[in-house]
Amino acid sequence: MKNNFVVRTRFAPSPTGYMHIGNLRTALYAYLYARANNGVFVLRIEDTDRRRYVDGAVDVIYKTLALSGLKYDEGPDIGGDYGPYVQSERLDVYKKYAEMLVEKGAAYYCFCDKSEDDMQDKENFAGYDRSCRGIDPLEAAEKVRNGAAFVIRQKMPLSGVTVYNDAVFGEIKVDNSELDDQVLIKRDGMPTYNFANVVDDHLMNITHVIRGTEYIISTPKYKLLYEAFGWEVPMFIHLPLIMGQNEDGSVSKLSKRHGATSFEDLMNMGYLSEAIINYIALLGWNPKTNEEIFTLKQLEDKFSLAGISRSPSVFDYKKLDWINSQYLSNLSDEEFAQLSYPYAGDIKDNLKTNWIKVAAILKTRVSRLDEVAEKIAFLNETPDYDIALYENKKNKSSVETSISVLSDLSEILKSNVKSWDNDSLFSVLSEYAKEKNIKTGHVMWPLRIALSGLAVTPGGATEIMEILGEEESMLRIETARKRLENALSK
RNA sequence: GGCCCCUUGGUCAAGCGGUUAAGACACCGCCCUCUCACGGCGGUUACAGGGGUUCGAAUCCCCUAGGGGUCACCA
Repeated sequence: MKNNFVVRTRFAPSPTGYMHIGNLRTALYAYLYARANNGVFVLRIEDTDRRRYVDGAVDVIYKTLALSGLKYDEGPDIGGDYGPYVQSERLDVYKKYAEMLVEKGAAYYCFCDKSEDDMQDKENFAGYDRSCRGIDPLEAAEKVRNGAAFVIRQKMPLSGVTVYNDAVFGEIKVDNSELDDQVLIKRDGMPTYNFANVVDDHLMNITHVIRGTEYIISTPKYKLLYEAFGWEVPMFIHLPLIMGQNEDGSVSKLSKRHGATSFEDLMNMGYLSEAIINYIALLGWNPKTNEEIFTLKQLEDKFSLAGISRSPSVFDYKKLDWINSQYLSNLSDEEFAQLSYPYAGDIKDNLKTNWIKVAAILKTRVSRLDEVAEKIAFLNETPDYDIALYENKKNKSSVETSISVLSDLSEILKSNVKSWDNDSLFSVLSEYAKEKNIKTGHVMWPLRIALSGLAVTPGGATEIMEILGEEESMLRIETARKRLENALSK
């Protein structure tokens, strides 16, 4: 650190009630950039749209950031030197600065009764007609004093070009004639995002503005605002959008129709917050190595602007599944047991007490926790199944051979098993196979079918037996044998 | 429609004038195996198109096409 310059980034969400994954990624990058540069990460709530206010929405923001590990250094709930950090508590600030702009001649009062309804025809709407721009400032001030309803608009230059340098997209140039005299203060006295954002970023000393590309084209307006105030312009860093793939193969901005799009939804599906963070970190940024699994701490060390890509990226649930499964299988059995238990659904007592064993066989076999209930249903209750399942070429298994194996096993399991656990059961059964001079699979196949009624199960026959316990296992084997014999005698 | 941005396999992406054009997910095959999964090995698949510049272009320039974003008293 050569000087006093400190990187300060912020995350400035609107309390909408849920955290879109694109927003979370913006937060992540802002957080990572601050951490990577020993900077400060600020949380600011942008709640200037009264109509959109949702009760409890701010808590969703706190909760999401807490769960995902994005600790902010300053924010509404923890304070800081630049508060308040909620825009609705800063109304007097915006008013003061807007008036300052009017005095400087960079903004003006507008009394037009325009409403957003006039915007119905987007293709032909040329923007506000600037009819109030020419009103004499003294006259306008008089009207305001007399209580006329007004709005404050930014006075855009009518010609020329505004240029700024984006850290990821490079030089962005826009003709000033394209710029609308945007509203700064609304009729209800609230500032617009466009205005509050600039004022707050300056007042809160934000050095790097990180946000989605939807703002890339309006940034010249913000730059003009900074210049009108005579403020230093921060570094702008725009992030490519996260897209979703449509059924016809086209893509569009990630939304509900593509599946779960909020952090909360993803968590409910059984994705780990670490996995979600890991995945979205890689969506639009790459670490320049072939590694893909990173903890938040590792990301903090590795993150740099150079790795941010310019093209939008498609959210791939399959890839998220894979990353999640990596995290899941790296968990200890105990940790996995604890996390997966809430997803088990209604299960019998023996499964509850044996949950750690169930967890052990499940760990490498689920990519999302919400797959758990379905995967273990057979342990709770034997499903209906077709006896054709006993037919298996590779293991030379048929209904006939299955009957004989199962009959033998009933006897052997009763007498030869000292302790009912996977290892003992497996050794007893493989000895039996050896004596009979048959392949292990020839024994295990029908056994597993009898126990589970499924062609595919998590865990092998003996693992299932250990979980089921002796009584239940013997019952299932017996039931299956009888069923096979009945079927054969018909 | 105006303006702005983007374009390497189905997806994420490396590459920044000379490479057999990485790697990952997905998919397929083989191995391992008490079924499946994990793991291991291997395989199919890409520089949007057209012009330049250059000894040489995925890399630089231009055009076309496609995609996306934005044009609010929403953020």
